[in-house]
Amino acid sequence: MSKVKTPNPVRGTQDMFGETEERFAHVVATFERVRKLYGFKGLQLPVMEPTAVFARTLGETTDVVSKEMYSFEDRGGDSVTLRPEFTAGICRAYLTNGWQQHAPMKLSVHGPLFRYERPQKGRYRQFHQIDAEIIGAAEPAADVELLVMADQLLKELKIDDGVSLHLNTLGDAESRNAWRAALVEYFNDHDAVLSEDSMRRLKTNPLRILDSKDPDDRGVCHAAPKIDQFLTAQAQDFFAGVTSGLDAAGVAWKRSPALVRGFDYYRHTAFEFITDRLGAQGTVLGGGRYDGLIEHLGGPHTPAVGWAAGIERLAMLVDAPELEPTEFVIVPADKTANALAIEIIGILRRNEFCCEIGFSGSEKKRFDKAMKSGARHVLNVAVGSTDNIIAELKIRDMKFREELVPIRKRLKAALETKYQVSDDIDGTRIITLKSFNA
RNA sequence: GCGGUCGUAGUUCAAUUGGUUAGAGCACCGGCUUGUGAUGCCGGAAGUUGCGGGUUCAAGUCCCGUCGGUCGCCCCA
Repeated sequence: MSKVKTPNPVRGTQDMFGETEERFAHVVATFERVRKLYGFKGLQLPVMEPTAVFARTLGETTDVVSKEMYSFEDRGGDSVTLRPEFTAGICRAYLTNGWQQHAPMKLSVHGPLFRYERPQKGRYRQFHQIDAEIIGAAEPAADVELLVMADQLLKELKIDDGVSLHLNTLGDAESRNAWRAALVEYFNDHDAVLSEDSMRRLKTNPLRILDSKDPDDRGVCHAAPKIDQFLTAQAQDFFAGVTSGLDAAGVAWKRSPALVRGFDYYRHTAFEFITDRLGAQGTVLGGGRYDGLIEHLGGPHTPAVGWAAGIERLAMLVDAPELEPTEFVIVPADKTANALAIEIIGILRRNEFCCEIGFSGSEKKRFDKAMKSGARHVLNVAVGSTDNIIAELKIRDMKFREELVPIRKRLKAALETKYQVSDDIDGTRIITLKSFNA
């Protein structure tokens, strides 16, 4: 057989194992718990959507659509895209399933997403997000509920230290357009000091100049027109509804007038939870209101708001979760005890014991391995020497001596379904089993 | 897409101004000691120094390219 070279993994993908996987699973489990507390329904969605789902919502010509999506023609000739985000697919599902009848809907999803970007730590081509959306609610109370849930989630993950909620409003369409026009005029007057990047943004996406990292740009932005001057009365009321709701819920926030969204279907609320612990990639959770999006997909005007957060980034920030350790490793004394060991471990597992048994090796090897494995106790099974003793179970407590007596009581109760068990559980480490019929 | 930086056993790291046969801990495999056990000792296996060129008597070390990691920029749904 010829020696073949093992293929490398696809760039920007990762295999998660051990602590990495445990952190990831902990974030997902915490999200699932918290979203249920808020009455958000779970969703399972396809990883693939028709390319049009994303092209329509984002704009055919944007960088995002033209350069960063995994799009391909399937064997039937249809253009298909691996989802780069959740929102568009959720809206598509909302429309194609007729979920208007359930509005307002509180939905949550999590899973893999795909973007063709340059990988970095915490930034992958296949990455994962948790996501929560409320579709069909035009009231600021919906924004508040999502933000309060996000705040609670970060607190339950214990990563709220160093994280702050940056909040802004983009106003309604009227406010936003007036502000945008004023910004373009202002930046045109100051184009001499603008960076090259921002000169380009001025034509493509002027709002984004506001969060430029260039020091010269920042100076100009400082004196740029603020959205507040352009907010209509209704937009002001809406934002006041959001902030007063957050205050009532006890969620800390700070106004961040430079926080913007690039696409024109965004309305009113925009927010990011930002940590000071991850350098330039500090956004840990972000979202906003996108009242205009569903119309882009051919649906009726439908107000909606939501957020998403990268699981990998959250997982980097959480403390390593404490694992449920294996309670027992079962070690048969010799070959004659193998069958008995298999029977006993079956009984224990059906009684909620978390236990393992090695597949091979001498008793010595198995025992040493068990001791090193971190298992709390080792259960040594041997066939007894006298006729009516079937086994001796020997418990070796490691650093968890105080668990010894309660665990032995549970052990006795489990084994009594099949065996007569000696009562002397305090004096000796040995539990003696007798067959009922002996 | 652009710029900086790094790349050595499975893993974490060594290897003097370029200089003998690239080493060690952990992990793995085998054996000995201990004999109701958390240890100790001996041995073994494990590498095309990411890959490809170049300079040189001589390259893990210097140069170029490439791939990958990482940091920043761009983009950010």
